[in-house]
Amino acid sequence: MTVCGCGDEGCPHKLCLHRVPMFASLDREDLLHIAPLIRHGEYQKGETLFVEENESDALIIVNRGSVKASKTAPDGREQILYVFSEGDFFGERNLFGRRTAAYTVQALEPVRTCSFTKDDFHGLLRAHPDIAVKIIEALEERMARMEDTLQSMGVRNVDNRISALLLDFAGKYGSAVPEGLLIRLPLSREGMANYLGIARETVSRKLGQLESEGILRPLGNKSILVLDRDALALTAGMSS
Amino acid sequence: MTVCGCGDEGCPHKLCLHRVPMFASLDREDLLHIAPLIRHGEYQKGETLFVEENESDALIIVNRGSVKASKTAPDGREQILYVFSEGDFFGERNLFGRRTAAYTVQALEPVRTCSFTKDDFHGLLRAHPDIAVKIIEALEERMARMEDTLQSMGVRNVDNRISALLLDFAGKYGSAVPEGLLIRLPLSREGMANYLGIARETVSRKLGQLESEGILRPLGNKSILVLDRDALALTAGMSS
DNA sequence: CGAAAAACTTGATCGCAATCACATACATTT
DNA sequence: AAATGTATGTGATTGCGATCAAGTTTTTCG
Repeated sequence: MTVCGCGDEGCPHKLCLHRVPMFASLDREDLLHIAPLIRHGEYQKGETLFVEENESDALIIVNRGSVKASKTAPDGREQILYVFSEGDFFGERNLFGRRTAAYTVQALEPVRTCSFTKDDFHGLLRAHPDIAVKIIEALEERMARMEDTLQSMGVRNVDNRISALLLDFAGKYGSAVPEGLLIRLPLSREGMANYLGIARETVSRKLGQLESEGILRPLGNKSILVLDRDALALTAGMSS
Repeated sequence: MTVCGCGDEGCPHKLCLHRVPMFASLDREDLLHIAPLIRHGEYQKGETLFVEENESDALIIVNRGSVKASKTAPDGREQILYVFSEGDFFGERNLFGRRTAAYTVQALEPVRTCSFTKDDFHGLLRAHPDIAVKIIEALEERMARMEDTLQSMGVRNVDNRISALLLDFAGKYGSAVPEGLLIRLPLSREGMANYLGIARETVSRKLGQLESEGILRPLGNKSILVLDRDALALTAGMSS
């Protein structure tokens, strides 16, 4: 039997504790102690997990599905900061210092979550200081990605950035098929635009361009087949 | 006598341990244990503390002065990611997982640093788990700033971003004078441009524009006098 | 399966900021 | 204080990507 919060055999949440690097240093017995603290959540596509500026005091771990974290400017423009999927966590900021959420989190597809309250999690940290180090490692990883993104936005042109985004998605949401690499896009064209800080129309145009170059082929709006990964990597590089 | 690594009365490094939130939870005795582990560094303006891609295994705390952390693209363009000043630390990523630096760090003025080796710091973490929580708090703070920056680059125009940068500098490097608010700029025009991801000429032009609107007055190249902070905040807002 | 809604594509035009080119001001050194 | 090198300011031009405006496809839902 796998350690899980619900105590149920065949429980859909069984991966919750095992998938997360945060708890990697804990043994089976520790996990059994933690399991009862876990709250479970389930959200439909489009549902909001929490809203920018609102108070929140939960650490949330994505157990299944993916979510986007975004900020909305007064003029209504959305900037997507992160796409979190299985194993990622968020809301941790509200457990350390701040009390209001820095961004809005919405489900991009049906999502299942595990969460801890602030008090429970701080108790956990006291009992298992190693977890803090794991969190630092995860935050450093996330920060390194942010730094890459920031550099992209600062010095690279739009072609570079779209290709880089596709390669990024390829790593997380791609699978090898005979014709090439099939990416199940977590974001719509508009989502990609709001992630890259460019216009929706520009995403369309640039994808069309990559298609006409034979580098990829859109499969409906939710998937893209990459035919020439090397060419894509070249475009993502630093040509311009 | 203040606790310090050099054992010397009137030591210039005396603030090293006291200024840093990371060690805030430690008492005098703990600090006495830590002090001997500290290495001191001193750098002239323009000197490099460490270079992107190079190996490094030191946690470095800025004790005096300020430094910039930047990435350089293959085409030579520089993107400045952070300006660190007194009390800030960096290089921590090399202590957790990664082994190569993610960015180059250079002194913007004469700088004094305190640092720990990887091994010493991990020993410190084991002895004082609270330090890990302080680090998490500092990283979350930094991450929140990064997220704001990313949003700025994504959704705001250049006028917004320059004004926001000046307000940011005002908080860290500004002092009240009779005429208004005097900012000692840590970065040159080119530095500001590379921080905002825009052209050097554009920074000049926009500052000229703000001057002609009576909002600020450049004092040489290293200082700016803000005459109308409210107007500046308005420009930084979300007008366009 | 079919209709409505949502998401996307494509074209035309516009505008902001990049780039190029050069003049000027500043700072550092001796 | 003069001289040299570096940083900054300003004008002219270009071009990329935003915006506006329809049309088209995909998806969703009854």
